[in-house]
Amino acid sequence: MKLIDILGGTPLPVGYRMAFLTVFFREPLLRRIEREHGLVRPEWTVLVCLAYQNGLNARDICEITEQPSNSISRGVASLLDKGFVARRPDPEDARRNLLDITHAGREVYSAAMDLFVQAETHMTACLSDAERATLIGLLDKLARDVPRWRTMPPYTEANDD
Amino acid sequence: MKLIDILGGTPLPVGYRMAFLTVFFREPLLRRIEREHGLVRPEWTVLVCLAYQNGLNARDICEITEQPSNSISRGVASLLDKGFVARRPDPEDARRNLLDITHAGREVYSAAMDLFVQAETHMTACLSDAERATLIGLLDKLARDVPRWRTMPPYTEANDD
DNA sequence: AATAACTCGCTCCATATGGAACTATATTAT
DNA sequence: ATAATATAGTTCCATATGGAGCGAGTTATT
Repeated sequence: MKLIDILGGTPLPVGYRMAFLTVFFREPLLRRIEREHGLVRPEWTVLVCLAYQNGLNARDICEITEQPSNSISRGVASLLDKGFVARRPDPEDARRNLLDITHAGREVYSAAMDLFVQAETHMTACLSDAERATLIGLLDKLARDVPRWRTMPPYTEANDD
Repeated sequence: MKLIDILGGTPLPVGYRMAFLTVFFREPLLRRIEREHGLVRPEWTVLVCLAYQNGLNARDICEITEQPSNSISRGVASLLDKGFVARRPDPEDARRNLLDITHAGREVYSAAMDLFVQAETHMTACLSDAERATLIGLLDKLARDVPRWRTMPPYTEANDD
């Protein structure tokens, strides 16, 4: 028996399928990126943020990714070592450092992201263009609604233990 | 800026949204289940499998969940301690032990699973019944196709590093 | 301007995780 | 039958992770 055999019987038809797909989609590629490019998870997290927008500071990246500050701190430190990001003081606040992805950093980011893009192409190859568009629309609707339900029960709760 | 603001710009319209949703759906509840019921992740993994089918052995659970055997071993050991599963030797093979969820185990499983069910209800509340059915159909199609693409590039690759 | 309160980002520490090796049992080959 | 090989499940160890707290710098209060 495999995980996939339980799909039909789960009381979480959406959540279970999404979690199942996410695990098989992401985890092997994160491992491969670590193996081939030497980027561990917190480094990848930082790099994705800076590839999207340069000049963020560590705190920004914490808030964007909802990661603890020590993980981001470690990610930034090792990316600095490797020359994939550069750090400069924020002229407006000496506590902060502004971070930029370097050319080398963008190269490795692109190579790694390309793996994900290939994977997405394969993953959605079983859908027609119309189905893919429908799926993206529905997922988008769900994703944009996250801020509503993430602060409701069972995510926040009057403690009853 | 938040993660959600990047949704529109990602080159992974499906994978990114699913990963985003999965993180917000699962992680807070796994933490809550740990806090309120004392079940850590490997324990939850084992309990889910046994709630679905009793009489599995540890190796079965490893294969179902694709988890390393030491994690499952730890999960089983602590569930035995807590009286949430019972272990009996497999009469056909003295190396194996058959595992069963206990009554207490099923109680805690049900209480915890109920949180996920509530969460799924809230998460999909922004969809019509028809949209929800469409989404489940599309996710099911993707999920059942995982065995095809998980053994293709970029998941398996001629090494080029 | 002095103090309190806050924020940034780092280090310390306790726990979680996965790979590898190990023990015991089972299977296969000669 | 005996030896080689394979499997179930555990322990050991190195690394990954997150919470808490710290020091430097900033903002708010008086």
